[in-house]
Amino acid sequence: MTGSIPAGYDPYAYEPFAVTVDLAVFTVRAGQLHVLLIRRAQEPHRGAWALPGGFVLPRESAERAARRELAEETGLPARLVGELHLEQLRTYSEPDRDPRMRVVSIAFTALVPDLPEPSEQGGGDADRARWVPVERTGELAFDHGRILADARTRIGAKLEYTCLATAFCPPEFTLGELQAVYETVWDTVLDRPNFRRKVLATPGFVEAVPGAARLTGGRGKPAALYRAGPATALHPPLLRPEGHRR
Amino acid sequence: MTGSIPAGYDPYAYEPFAVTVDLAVFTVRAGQLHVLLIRRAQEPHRGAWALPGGFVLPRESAERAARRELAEETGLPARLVGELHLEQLRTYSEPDRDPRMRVVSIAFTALVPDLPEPSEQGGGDADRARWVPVERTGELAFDHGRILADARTRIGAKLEYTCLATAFCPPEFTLGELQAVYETVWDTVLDRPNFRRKVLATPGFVEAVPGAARLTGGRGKPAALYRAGPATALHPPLLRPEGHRR
DNA sequence: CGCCTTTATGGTCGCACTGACTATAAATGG
DNA sequence: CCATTTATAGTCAGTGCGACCATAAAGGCG
Repeated sequence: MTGSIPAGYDPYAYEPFAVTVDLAVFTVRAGQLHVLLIRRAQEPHRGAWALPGGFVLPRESAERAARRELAEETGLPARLVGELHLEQLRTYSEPDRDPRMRVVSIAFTALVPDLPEPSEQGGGDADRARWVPVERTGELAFDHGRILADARTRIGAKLEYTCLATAFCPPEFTLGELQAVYETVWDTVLDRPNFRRKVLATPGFVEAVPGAARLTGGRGKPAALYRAGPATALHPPLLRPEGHRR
Repeated sequence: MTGSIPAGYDPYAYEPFAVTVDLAVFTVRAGQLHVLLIRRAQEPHRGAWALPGGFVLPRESAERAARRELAEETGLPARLVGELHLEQLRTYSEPDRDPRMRVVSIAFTALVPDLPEPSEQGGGDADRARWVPVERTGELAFDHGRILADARTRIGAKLEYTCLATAFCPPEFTLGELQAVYETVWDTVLDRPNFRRKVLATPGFVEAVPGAARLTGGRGKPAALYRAGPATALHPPLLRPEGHRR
């Protein structure tokens, strides 16, 4: 609530809470879902891989803190960080999730296209951010393994009933690339003609770029290019097939 | 992330954060969606209506705090509070949402059946909790109006693809009562035979109580009784009609 | 140059689900 | 007994989708 204060409540009387943000930033690269990780330079969990994030400052909202930390800790371009669609995942508040003190962490999820210049262009510090295939992140620091698992579940579900898949694609993309996003995140194989029919039948999902086409790595017929449309929701949803995994 | 601590970080050096929980608890009563509110006894917003909630204690998770505050502040039976399905909505962290200090609030949503003895059986304090139709909550304290709006949006969406609607019903209910839940939350009218067909065709959504029936207020054919089944998700979803509102 | 491979794109067919609607059963109140 | 009310059963057409098949347009290679 922010409800009734216990009689005689004094903000400084209790053990203070720290509030942090953690970010699960995904991209699709080479047919695999990757997540942005950093290597911890300090204790605790020094040397372990962790999600980027950090403390919320006294006059900052959680979302502002998330963008600031993302810019500071990773090599992502400032423009991208500023325009990124951040979605709150959930807040992790178990009392002992951080050994130092009571830390409540607000987790966010974001999707970015595969960057032409990877994050290696980085922030300049020795331990810079790395894209890691989600299947090959070993143990992560704190409860970040759980956060990452929750984030994967969430984005898989969101692809079903939103247009977010285009966030994984560059500004102009082919339907084959868009389909690869779905297939990678869901780890399935989709029928190409059916996928095409469904996407084009949803008004505002994608818009054709007139006359544009891109050669598909040299082989095959060039594919038409599309841009993300104004729609955000998918009606009816694009349901993930249940049976056959890739 | 719970990431790298700024050099020389001292938990007590910053203005401390307080962490609270707020609860949007809904029920369906007399064909209207109601939310559980309390009247604030202290400043700020003294006398204003607010969502129940309160401070998270130093060794408590947010969910435990939510259950404790709900039991303390409202007249809900202890058993119900203990078994309630609490879902995290999102966390509100704007710096000035509470005039006293920096308060970050984790909001939860819960659904309960219409209680035979309303909340008036209450906690014993003068200002006890009240069920208020969601259309008639005026201005609420803090940013609770926004939280309530977000919670309504969420439960409307969740009815589409989960079996949560049964949480609004008593242990045994008729399909007419279940349909009324959907119609109330969505503010629509549904076709009864079609609703029935859809619900019964979803395995594990509801289970018939053998031989049981309830007279429907005297008039009409008695309706068969059902219990909530083991399923939690709805495949395929029960989509809300777009056009005709009630 | 002709043929094969590869990828994009266009179309068909049948099934399952849904919305709109009609019909019957079982209770109550006059 | 009949009208009314509510639950339950069934029908029928349209639609979306999965599983296919067919054609178009590029490059590689003999």
